[in-house]
Amino acid sequence: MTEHYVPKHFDIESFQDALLDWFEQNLRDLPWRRDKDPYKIWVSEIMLQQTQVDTVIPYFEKFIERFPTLESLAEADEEEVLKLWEGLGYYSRARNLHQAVREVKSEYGGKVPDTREEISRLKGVGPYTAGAILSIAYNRPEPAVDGNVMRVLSRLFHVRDDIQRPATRKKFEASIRQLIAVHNPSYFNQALMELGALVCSPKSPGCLLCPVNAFCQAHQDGVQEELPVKGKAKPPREVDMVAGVIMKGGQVLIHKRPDSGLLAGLWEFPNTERQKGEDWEETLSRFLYESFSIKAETAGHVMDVKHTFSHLRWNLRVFQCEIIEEEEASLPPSARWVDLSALDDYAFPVSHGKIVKRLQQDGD
DNA sequence: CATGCGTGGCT
DNA sequence: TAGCCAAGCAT
Repeated sequence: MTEHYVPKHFDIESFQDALLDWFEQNLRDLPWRRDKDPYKIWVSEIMLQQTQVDTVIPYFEKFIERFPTLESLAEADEEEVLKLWEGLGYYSRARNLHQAVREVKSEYGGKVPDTREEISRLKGVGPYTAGAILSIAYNRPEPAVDGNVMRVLSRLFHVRDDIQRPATRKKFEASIRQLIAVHNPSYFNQALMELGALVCSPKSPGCLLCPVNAFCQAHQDGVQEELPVKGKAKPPREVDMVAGVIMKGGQVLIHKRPDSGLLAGLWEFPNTERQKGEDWEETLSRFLYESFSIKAETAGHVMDVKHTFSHLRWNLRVFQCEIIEEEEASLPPSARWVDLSALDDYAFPVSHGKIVKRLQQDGD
């Protein structure tokens, strides 16, 4: 067995009992807890990656209403899947889920695999999600170590290893294999996460209300506020962007982003990065000609959009553009003229969604 | 192992 | 305001 953090004489059974008793009294009524359909558990776990419960709930409801079964999602167009994911972020999650669901339908007869080996081969299913599905949907004694669990265990065992390091996560997984209640792995894993979300919170943890405070080394040492240890993220890089709103006969030009990288597969208004010292409007005009074969000049400022990603900070300056001349035949296949009323059919990232809203307001 | 990948809420 | 945080994964 790999190295773990569980002390020699830790009373595992008493800990399990205290944790499970608390969970059964305090578990939240969440939409994905209404049944144990592995498909729905899967969808919820993908949506919950790096995303808070309150944010996920309405997305999950709409998604399952439209795609109630694995088969219905498998048969859907990717565009519609992305549209339902619009605003949720980390969009490759949606595309990976869609691809993986299609694979389960074709390779596993529509049944979500129930072994770590098989389920981990699916796109978008990493160590955490594999463990979550296996334990919650199939009641298998597999660890599901997320940020909550690492925070709880860091405090429970007074661990000062950096939780950002993959090696640390593996030691936590080994710890869970020691701790997990084999008679109810589903509740055990959910209880640890629920405890992290409701009691053992990042700031001001509620130790006085905690059902396992008697087991907690950090509480005993009075250092719970210092844990877990986590390396600091570097600040986002600043990028200036220029975008053009180009109208022709009541239609506007939009562009589909490539299927990899930032905001993959989403739609946007034609835009490019402004190089240092370059003129905004000059940059836009040259870009529109080189990428869309459209000779245009700017005809007014529409709006500025400031948008911060995890690793980027966009300062997006949007201009109205007037076409002087265009070569229709050489418009790239990723670009499309659409009616303003049809913009709602396309999935935009939040930054460009703000432009959509502005255009629809102005139309009123 | 480090980095890229979204967004909204909270302090 | 600026920074931190949230049921991570792919490369």
